[in-house]
Amino acid sequence: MSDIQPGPSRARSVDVARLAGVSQAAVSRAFRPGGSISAKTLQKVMTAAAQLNYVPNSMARSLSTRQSNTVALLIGDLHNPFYATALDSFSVELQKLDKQILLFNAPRAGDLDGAILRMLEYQVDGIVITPATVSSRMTALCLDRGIPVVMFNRFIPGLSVSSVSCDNVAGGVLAAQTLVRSGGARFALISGGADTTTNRDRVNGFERGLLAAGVDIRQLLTRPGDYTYDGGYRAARSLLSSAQRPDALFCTNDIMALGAIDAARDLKIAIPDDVAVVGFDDIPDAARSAYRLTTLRQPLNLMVREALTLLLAEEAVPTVRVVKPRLVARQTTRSQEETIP
Amino acid sequence: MSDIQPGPSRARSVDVARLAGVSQAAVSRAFRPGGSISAKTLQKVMTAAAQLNYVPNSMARSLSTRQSNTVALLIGDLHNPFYATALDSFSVELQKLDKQILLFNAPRAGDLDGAILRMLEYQVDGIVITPATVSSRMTALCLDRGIPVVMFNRFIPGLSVSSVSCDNVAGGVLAAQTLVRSGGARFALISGGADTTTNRDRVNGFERGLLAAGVDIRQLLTRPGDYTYDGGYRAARSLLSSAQRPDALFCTNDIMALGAIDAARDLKIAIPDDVAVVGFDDIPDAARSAYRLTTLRQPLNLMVREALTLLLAEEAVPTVRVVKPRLVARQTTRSQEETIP
DNA sequence: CTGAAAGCGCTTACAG
DNA sequence: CTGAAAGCGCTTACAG
Repeated sequence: MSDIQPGPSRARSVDVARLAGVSQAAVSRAFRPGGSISAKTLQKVMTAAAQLNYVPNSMARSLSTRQSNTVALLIGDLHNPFYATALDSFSVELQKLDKQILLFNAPRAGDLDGAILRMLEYQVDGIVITPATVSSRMTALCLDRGIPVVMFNRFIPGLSVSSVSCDNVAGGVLAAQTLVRSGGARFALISGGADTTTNRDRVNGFERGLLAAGVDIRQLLTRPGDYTYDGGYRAARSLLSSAQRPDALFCTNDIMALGAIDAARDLKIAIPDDVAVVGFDDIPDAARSAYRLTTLRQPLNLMVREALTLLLAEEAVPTVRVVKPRLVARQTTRSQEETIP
Repeated sequence: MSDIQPGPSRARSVDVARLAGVSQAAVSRAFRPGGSISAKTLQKVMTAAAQLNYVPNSMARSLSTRQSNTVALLIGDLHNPFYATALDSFSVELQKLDKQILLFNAPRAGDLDGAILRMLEYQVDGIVITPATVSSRMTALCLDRGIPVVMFNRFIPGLSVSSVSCDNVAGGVLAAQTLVRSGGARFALISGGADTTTNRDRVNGFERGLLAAGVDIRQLLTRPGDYTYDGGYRAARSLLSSAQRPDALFCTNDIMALGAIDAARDLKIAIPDDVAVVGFDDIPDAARSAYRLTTLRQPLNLMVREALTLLLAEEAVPTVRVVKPRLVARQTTRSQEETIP
């Protein structure tokens, strides 16, 4: 290695010790909160440290303590405001806890296991996985090493990892009830990631809700929307151009619902009069006057806090936490009263 | 430290060496690409490693090599899709380069220096700073240690750090020209972060452009919009409700422009007929049919790649890179032809 | 409270 | 190609 690389003035604790006239251990103690050290020594150390621009090396500390004080965050599609907001919330909360964040972007295709391996190399204290499916081999690896893993907004049946998610079935039922009350007669559905539990549960709930209202769900039109704006737009465009145009549409997340509303806008189809729309998540955009989307709110901040509580709990027993979604009625559905006359 | 903590099976290279019947150094070589090792030994090591679920400890590696292979990302408001998209782009590119990402969220108030200090503790190989102003003392600290810093979408005059930004003055001029051509007569401006160079330059350019078109800029109405949706909404609401309602509005970023458009929508003011709007950034939302915003596109991916090139350049000479914004004309302004008749 | 010393788990000249 | 050994920069019993 070239000697120029590490940079000119990178003082180590020994350098500080020498300058301060104390032992290296004293310097170490000075920088550990609660280290037993006299005020006078502390003073000497701090002066010397300031003079040398000393910053403790946390790699060395981690090696000694076997704790990296780092949490890995595996996030998905940041183009979806739900996850961008979640990331914001996670990073704010973790910073409060003085944890460093190692960020991993779930690759579009495949190799999640590689990311998990790198997390293990970096000796993270915990792992939050947001939108992705992880092999049971990898979670076993983590658990084996005593590294807690929590899935956020996903639940993987049969995997013994903690998870925090919303009662997606209940949300689906609520969506159905809301569209029925809004006066819907011909129902349609735009679905998201086919292999996700969130999507499956929301769809199941929706069908269950329709059934309970006496709707013949064999008539239910379904299009995949890929959990993206463009997917939602295209799916809605197709649905709304068809001969048997639906008048009630459930999108299994908000970003697809925004696409659907814009498709209706482009087709000059009135919302909610010609077609009512319900989404899921309550992302910030849903409230804007361009959309005013009726949706099922996921209590994001609560979910983030729950996730971190599970993650950093002393005894990491895999726990499944489910929170309730809440209906936020806006202008893309008619309220019951409006429907009656 | 309780012995339970570090987790049951966390094998070290010595363990692998013992099982494989080779030296610890051989294990190390097996896991370094290009390590001089025979195929046979490699084979033995890998078998033993797999058996023990061995994962190298990168803390120890970093301590030895004095390289963490980690880049710190200091990001700002993830509620602004511009930064969410930028983060996505950075994380994808850095992952390609096999760099780990240490994520820091710029606190709403103040203490950025603390974040920088923590980055230094973690021995990061480089720092990307997105939306924030950093003290020159801190950048000096970084430079001193030979840690390259690059400012993204910010330029701090007088600070000897690299930066990548858009020609914001030129963008402001273009915004003015576009609004003039669209038939504007009474101009207004919604400004962003008061202490940011991006805002200042865009405003300067805008005024310069108006001046060049013979507009009396003493008449220019200005409102602060804080670079947020809500700020833009409120500012526009105030401007559009006033007696001397402007008919041409420049918002110094897109997210404020979306707020402005929604304010006009709520006030039943037609765009672009009653008021034309130009934004800055070209975030994904700008193209949606709910908005169809005319804006100045920042070439985000190019900027991200430039930033990483500067960051990881062998010899880190502070370099200022400026890219050109490009006008994307959509429906919130009238084209020149439409204006003539 | 303080210092000398062992140890965290790797990498890498050095000698063979 | 391979192993023994020093070293990366801390933390933390241990003894005083």
